[in-house]
Amino acid sequence: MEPDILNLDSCTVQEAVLRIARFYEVDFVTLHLFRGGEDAQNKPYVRTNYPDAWVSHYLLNDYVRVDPVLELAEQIAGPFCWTKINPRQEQREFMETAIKHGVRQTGFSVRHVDSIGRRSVLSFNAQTAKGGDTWQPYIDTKRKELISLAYHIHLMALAEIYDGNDGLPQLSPREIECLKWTADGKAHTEIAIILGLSDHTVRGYLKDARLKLDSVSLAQAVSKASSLGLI
Amino acid sequence: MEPDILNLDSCTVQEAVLRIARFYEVDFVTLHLFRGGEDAQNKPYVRTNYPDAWVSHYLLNDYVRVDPVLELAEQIAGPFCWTKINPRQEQREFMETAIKHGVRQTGFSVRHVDSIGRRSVLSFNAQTAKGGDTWQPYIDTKRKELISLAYHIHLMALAEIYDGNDGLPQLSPREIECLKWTADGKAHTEIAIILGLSDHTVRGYLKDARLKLDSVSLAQAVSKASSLGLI
DNA sequence: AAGAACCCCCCTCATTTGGGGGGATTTCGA
DNA sequence: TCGAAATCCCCCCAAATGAGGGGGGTTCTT
Repeated sequence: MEPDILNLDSCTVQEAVLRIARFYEVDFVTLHLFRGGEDAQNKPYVRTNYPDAWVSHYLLNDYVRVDPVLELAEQIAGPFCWTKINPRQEQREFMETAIKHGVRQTGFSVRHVDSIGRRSVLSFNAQTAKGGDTWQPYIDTKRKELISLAYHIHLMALAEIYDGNDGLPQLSPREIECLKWTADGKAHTEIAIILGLSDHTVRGYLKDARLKLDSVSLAQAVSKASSLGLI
Repeated sequence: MEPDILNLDSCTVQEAVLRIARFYEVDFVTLHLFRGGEDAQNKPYVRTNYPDAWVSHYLLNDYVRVDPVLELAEQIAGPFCWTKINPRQEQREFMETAIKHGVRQTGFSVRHVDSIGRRSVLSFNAQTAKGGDTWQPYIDTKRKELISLAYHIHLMALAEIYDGNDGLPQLSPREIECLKWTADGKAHTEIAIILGLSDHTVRGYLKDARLKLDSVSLAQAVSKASSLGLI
């Protein structure tokens, strides 16, 4: 679905950002990726071609907490034009500062949320909107393409962060099977009968699953696995 | 948010359906509520003022699996006009049959999904669209009202189904607290320290929570509670 | 041909949990 | 003011679990 011409495979996310900016003929493209956990809002993974001065100013001032684009992205499903932003005072100041640092007047963003709640916001920024006064007509026609693009760059960023895999513990099929039955209230002896294994084997699988999930109890392992969508 | 004039409190869902139809000046109003679990698609809770013949025909032929309105409602967030339907052959036949049974030409629906995935679809059906060729302009102006209405009737239907409460096991605050810590890998002795209770007490709470959740193990209880959104 | 990643089985031991009781007090709505 | 529900506490015992070990085997990739 995404433009193959971009050939995003086998390149870094930073490189992808540059190619996307060139392909869509905008000045700046930015990816924010918020991983789950306590640092969800604190330390997003960011790739952008904004001027260095703006990037460092943004990071040093913890603007990720202020940025109205990111705030709005939490509320809107699908691509949206920045004209939809209704800034508070604090955010108005942020936007003025941004302009001073070379950020352009118009933009749009598209958000992607994966199955375990990790969020990407891919933002496009340019001097003038392609599509009239706002980007809306433009992004309406490109809607599916943009959604697909956001999805792909999300996966690319995850692969980069987690060194090729998706950052989830790699449970073996048997481990998953045993965990599912455990979540269903079955004891290892029952699971052994269900799966036709020795109960020692089942306990072994559950132990390995527990260790992979960095858990001290089956209850915690089940909780983690289900919140990670593994079972 | 919803029109207070409807005074939907303290009336049955069936009565609410009639009042809604009168208030919005449409011929027919239908509520489909899909509860979770294995019978999610099989046996929805339905309240409608469609003619009896159509209702029985619909139910007997298991049309809930065919109905293009319900299918589309899975894909669209917010109210949508039935003109957005792009029927397959099977669905075209369904729609012809519907018309023969007195179903009108135009309509719109709004879906609500609650925190544990139970879905309501509230559908409006009339001879002609209020708002021009389609309902779209009309439902755009009524958007928030319709979303709120869908939410309220969803709760009403749940209350009717589950006899006043929302169908979720009623865990006490302490039970929830203990379950959360358990999901976090804490043993009852640790939880007792954290909460400043006797470990006997904590075990008592966890036992009660387990029983309320109809579970045989803490792992199962945690799994259920988290899938029900209770922790 | 070696290593990795599964898959399968076995053992012991201390601790935790499930399942069953029993209470006491407070709070809150009917 | 009665009862129900929540909160807190205690007991026992059998079974399950966690935490450590120890073996094998296949299959696939490198």
